[in-house]
Amino acid sequence: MNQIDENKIIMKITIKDIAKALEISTTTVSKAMNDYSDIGSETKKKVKDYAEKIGYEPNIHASFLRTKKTKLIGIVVPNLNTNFYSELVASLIVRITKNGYLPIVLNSAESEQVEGENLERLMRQKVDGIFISLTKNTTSTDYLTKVMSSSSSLITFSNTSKVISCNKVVFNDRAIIKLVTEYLINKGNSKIAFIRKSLISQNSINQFIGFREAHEVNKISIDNQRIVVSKQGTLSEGYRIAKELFNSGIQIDGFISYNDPLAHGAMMFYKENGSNIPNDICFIGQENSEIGTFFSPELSSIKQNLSLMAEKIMRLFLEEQAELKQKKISSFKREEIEAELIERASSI
Amino acid sequence: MNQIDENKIIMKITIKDIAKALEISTTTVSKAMNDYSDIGSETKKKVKDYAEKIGYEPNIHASFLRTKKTKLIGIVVPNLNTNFYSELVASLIVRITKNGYLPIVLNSAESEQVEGENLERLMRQKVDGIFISLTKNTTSTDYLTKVMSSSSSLITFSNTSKVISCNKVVFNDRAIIKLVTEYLINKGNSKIAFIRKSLISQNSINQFIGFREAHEVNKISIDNQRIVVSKQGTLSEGYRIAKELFNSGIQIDGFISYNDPLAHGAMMFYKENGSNIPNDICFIGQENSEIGTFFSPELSSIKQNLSLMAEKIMRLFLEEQAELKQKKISSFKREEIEAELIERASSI
DNA sequence: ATTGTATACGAAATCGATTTAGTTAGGTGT
DNA sequence: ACACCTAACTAAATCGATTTCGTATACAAT
Repeated sequence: MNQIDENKIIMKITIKDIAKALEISTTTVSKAMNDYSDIGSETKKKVKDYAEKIGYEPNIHASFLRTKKTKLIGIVVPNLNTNFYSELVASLIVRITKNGYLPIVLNSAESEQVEGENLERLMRQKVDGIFISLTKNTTSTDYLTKVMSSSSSLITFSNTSKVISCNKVVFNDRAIIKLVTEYLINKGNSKIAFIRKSLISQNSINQFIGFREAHEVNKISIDNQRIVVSKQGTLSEGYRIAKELFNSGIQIDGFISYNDPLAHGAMMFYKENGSNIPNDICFIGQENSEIGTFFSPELSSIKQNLSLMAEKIMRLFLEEQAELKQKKISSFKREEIEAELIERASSI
Repeated sequence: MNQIDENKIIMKITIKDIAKALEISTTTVSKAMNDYSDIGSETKKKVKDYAEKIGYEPNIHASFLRTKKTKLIGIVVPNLNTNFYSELVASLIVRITKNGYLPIVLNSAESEQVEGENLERLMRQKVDGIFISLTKNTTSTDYLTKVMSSSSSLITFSNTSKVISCNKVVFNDRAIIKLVTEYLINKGNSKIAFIRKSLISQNSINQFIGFREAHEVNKISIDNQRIVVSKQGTLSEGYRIAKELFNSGIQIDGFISYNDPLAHGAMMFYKENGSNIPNDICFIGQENSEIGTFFSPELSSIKQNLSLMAEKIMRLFLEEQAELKQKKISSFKREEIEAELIERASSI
């Protein structure tokens, strides 16, 4: 075995190898693999069979030079270390890989600056698409507009921006919170505490609008002392918030928070203080996590269909890619996914 | 402005543009950017300054063709949707991006088959490195050996394989469980239940060896009825397991599980049944999650330093890359990270 | 016989970098 | 004046695909 043969073994298989073996040109091989119409069907079969046989796999980086497609998708989330986002990301990963793409996952850790750096990294890598949910602090849209003028197609999801015009996939935050609030009001509970994530994130703003609308429709005024912003969103913070409300003499008969641990923490406090749940106070969380179902009373929770959201995001992206190929210019789309209330003992 | 100028704006900047503007060859530009020794220092400065000025960024995919480096790292975890792995992955992402790499994150969803597909995807993408923690069901090492003969350098972490010889970063599973078990034994508790993740994952095997050693050293026999394998690892499963032990008349005075929810669920059951904790039964979880600290009694837990593990993995990878550049052949390394027991009311 | 028209294929240019193998100009030593 | 370095630079090949522009053959239509 000579030197050339030895190298052959280590070297990856390229279209050249196929061309040589089949005594045709590399052009024909490439066209056959990509189903060009000017290649005969027997030739196509011969090429594909042989490629399969010797385990040929096209080199993505080489094709990029001409096609400008990387088959890479960037995912940017505000905080990967939450059940909500880790589950959503896992769901996205499945769809992305199923469709022959690969996901570059980045975490902004709730920092607008890191978020910007992440977007720059993804543009530099020339990913085909960027799926992003904004941090709760993001105000500037500079990076997003930069992405839109880049070659990566942008889809914002879950927490997006009102200002910018782009593809969006969101939950019906306004409607579901309005519904849930009215549900409590109709039960006769009008002193409802509302724990929100931030004052500037679109997601949180929409939820609050729903909360306000429910009050307006029913001609009930909102006491701002019952509106609390919680950054952490932990069990202990829920407990602390409840304690502070109680110690400040602010009475409540309903409690809606942006996740389950907060509601649970608060519920713990009121239970310890002898409140009867749900008779004295109704509790409703969000994200429908396992913790909610275990302790007594079980926690009602708003359940977002993460899998459906992932599905919609991916479909939107694939549609856009298809349209791009046909050089159609399409307008931005906005998909809204319905969340639902899972009623449990804490609010019945 | 003519057609060519208009295109210029859209077209990305390449070394050609720099070469033309500075009236030097593309060779010189490339070498200057990569600090070759045969380029004068003034030329280097001129090139770099101009590149900076016009916002030139090298095209990674083009360089790949010659350098075979993608600046991409694949991360494969058995289950992204757990606090343990989502936090570890987040920690890895920070290190990876800080060092100029980008992470492709894949989730095996505890399926050996998906794990194999994930590894194939990453090899096809020609990532520079693959960081993988195996699923609890993985028995075959075929894919891993395939990776080792590929161009991606492999680092296994957290749950690795005993059979294969490769880079490993693991926790001191055997030692910490031995320590914790002896700690219970020394308190006079000898009927300890042990809830393990699987019978075949190395991680779980090591923990069980520690458990066994602690018993052997203290000349206590293990009752296999108290050894339970739990797939789910949820609160409700912990509760169910405790109930089954109790209903089967199997007495316990200690409980060690591979995560916190299991211990918590079990603790719930025994509390409901009037057991005094920790006097009658001591509970120790793992992963030191927030849930452990909130409910009463607070749960003792083994805390693994995820950030340190991420740091070691990344360092190992960078060292290997450096050695690869110098064509040194280095042996495989094994790093062990010490976990510690966080003592709380459930075991004092 | 000539023109026209699919059909099936290939040579060569190209994408944007890196790398090899020179080349040129200037300095050194004898 | 000669061979001999050295430093600084470059033309051209290369990586592995895609794409443009042709060409050859066969067959039908005029």
